[in-house]
Amino acid sequence: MMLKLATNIKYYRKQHNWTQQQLANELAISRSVIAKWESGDVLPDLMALIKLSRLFNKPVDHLLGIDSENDQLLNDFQQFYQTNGDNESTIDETLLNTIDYLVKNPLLKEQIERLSHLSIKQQKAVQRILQTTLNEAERL
Amino acid sequence: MMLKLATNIKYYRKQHNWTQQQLANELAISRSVIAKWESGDVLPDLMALIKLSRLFNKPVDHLLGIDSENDQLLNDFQQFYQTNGDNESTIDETLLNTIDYLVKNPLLKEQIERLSHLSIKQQKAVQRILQTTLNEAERL
DNA sequence: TCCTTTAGTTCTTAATAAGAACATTTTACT
DNA sequence: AGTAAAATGTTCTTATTAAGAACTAAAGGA
Repeated sequence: MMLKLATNIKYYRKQHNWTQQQLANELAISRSVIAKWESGDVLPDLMALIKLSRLFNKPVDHLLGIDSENDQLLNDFQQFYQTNGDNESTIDETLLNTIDYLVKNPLLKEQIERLSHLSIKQQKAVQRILQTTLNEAERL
Repeated sequence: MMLKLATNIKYYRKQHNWTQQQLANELAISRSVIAKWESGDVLPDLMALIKLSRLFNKPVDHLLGIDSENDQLLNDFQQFYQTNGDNESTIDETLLNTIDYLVKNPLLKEQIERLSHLSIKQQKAVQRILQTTLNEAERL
């Protein structure tokens, strides 16, 4: 199961312009715990999660990334790109997830931005590297 | 923090006409764990909670009882009883919680039903007993 | 570049949930 | 009502996993 919790905690913490320490203070726990939540090493317990939900004013389901708030957005996208649910479409849930991922990983977003400005040849070269790197990583 | 999780798990399990064993099978865990969740002794871990959410088709927030789905209902109630949010009103969140509690505790609901059919004197007697019993219990 | 702040990691300890076995209660049937 | 079977509740032990402290690494600013 792919949880977005770690990313989300970090994302919303930053939205509030809080350091890990500040968030830790809000929750009355130690800072290193926050770090581990955000790294995905450790899952917060239920009570902590509920506190986060209140602090960030987001439903627990949303923090976990298991809500279907996306559905409306997905429709809009399909409207916009006029790919009305036919099989050829690349506008699917996967895209939404990817977008979400980018939104919450500004560095990567910036990298792709830069990538898009390279020459086609350069883009392909980068993509080849990425490909082999990913293959490698996934074998572990 | 008052969690309704225990009650909710039991409630929705019964709605599905499942025994603890059946639910345990669905989740691939041991039955005694379910019993402890429902007794409120133990909180399920996050992953189990998410599975429950999917199994029952209820948002996690709802299982936890921290959602504000009540708000609409509360409005309707106030309309119905024409107590438009003024301070005198007894139609408040507390009532909704109580109703919810009754809905999920059929035995108690039935008891109150029966109580309401007693004579006024008898009702008062029962309430006195309840009162002292509660006082006693709360002192522990 | 150096210093300060912030974030990540490791190791140990403490908390807590899971499971098995046993006890109690409820249900169904006669 | 009486009994057997099923369902649920409880206790105790074991295993899991998160919390915290201390240390390390990285980032940001003068």
